[in-house]
Amino acid sequence: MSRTTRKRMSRADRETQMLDVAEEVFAERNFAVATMDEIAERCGVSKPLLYDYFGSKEGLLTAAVNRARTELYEVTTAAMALGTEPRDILERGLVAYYTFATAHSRSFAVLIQEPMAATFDAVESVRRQQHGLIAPVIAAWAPHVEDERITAYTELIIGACERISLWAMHDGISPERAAAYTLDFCWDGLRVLVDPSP
Amino acid sequence: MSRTTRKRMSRADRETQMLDVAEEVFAERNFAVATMDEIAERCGVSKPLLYDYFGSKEGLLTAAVNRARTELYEVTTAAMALGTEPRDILERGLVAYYTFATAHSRSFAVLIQEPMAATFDAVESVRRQQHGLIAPVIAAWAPHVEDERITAYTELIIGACERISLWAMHDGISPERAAAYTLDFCWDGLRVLVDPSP
DNA sequence: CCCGGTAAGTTACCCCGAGTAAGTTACCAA
DNA sequence: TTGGTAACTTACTCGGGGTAACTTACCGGG
Repeated sequence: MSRTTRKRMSRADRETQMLDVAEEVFAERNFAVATMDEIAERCGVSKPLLYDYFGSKEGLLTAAVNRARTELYEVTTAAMALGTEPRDILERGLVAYYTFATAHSRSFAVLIQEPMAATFDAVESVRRQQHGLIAPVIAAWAPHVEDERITAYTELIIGACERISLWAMHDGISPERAAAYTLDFCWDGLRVLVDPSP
Repeated sequence: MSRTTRKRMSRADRETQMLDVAEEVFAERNFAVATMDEIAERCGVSKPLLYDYFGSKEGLLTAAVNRARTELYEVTTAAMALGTEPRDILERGLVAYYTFATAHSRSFAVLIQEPMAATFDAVESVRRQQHGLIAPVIAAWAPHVEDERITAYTELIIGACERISLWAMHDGISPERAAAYTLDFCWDGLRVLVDPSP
């Protein structure tokens, strides 16, 4: 309780702590409603210190988004690296993605649910990263296909994943199930459901 | 210039004018940065009148989103009603959707780019509407498939469409092209690109 | 024709939360 | 032990969302 026990922290530690708290607060309230005063208070710190570290409220959000983005990217990259053939690579990526989404729902909410202009650049760069991850896989295995189609398909997959992850989290669908549906859809499409002919 | 020429307006006319202006302002700035004072000024009206009509800034956004949602829904429903078999119905829906997106980019931006908690309910209800539009089509043509899979596929398509529409608008892809890519992907999936076997 | 009721609109204000200027305290190195 | 600096606080300003209380145009009935 005593203020005397609160030790000063190194810049790096303080930053991590602040990002943790910010992630939490932005996820449970939302960006517009969250206040810097509350975040500061939960850190046990005064508001100007937040500004010293992140410059602005937007800056703080952006930093939080960027951190979450990096984690997500590393996790999916690592998972995909273990795969060998395209369907398998895709599946591993999807499972990793949805697993991250359910496990780190706070960070993920910050990533997906706040595409307001504030974070828009950061969120778009998440997508560019994902694009850079998916497009080469498709391109490598389908060399005769034009770039624009590859881009379109990649964007489709990204949008689909974002949407499914929200659905899965909301309805309590497991990452594996979500990944299975996504994979089936992306691989075979609707025809196999609707049209039994070859 | 003279204030004397400015006539009073009927409630309904004022409301449409305000929604038009709001849509414009929210699209060109973004929700967080847009001010009620500016919207009021552009309407040639004082701020409290806005509050009389919409209650709050969020209320105004929500009203704008709801109006845009209704338009989008009507346009896609009408288009799909003209189709006969599933692939055709899907295609008509997609073309209508992307056409609306490019033609009414302002309204559409309000619909898609502002999924902050403020509008979250409104945006989710757009999706529920779309869900109610797509799921039955799939279900009708694939009666043996379980509900959960239908739901998953529907959500996938919704997410994919949102993403592709942003890409198409950004890169100047025509609605028809965007629809064609989406349709190909949703219908046949990736296998046909990657795996030439039956 | 004018008058009273109400729909349409305004002025002048409050208050909260983002952002800041200037100062203070703990810690370490010489 | 002291000087330098990194970590931190107090005490503000200011803009924009929101509101209370008031004013003005318009219209239907006596």
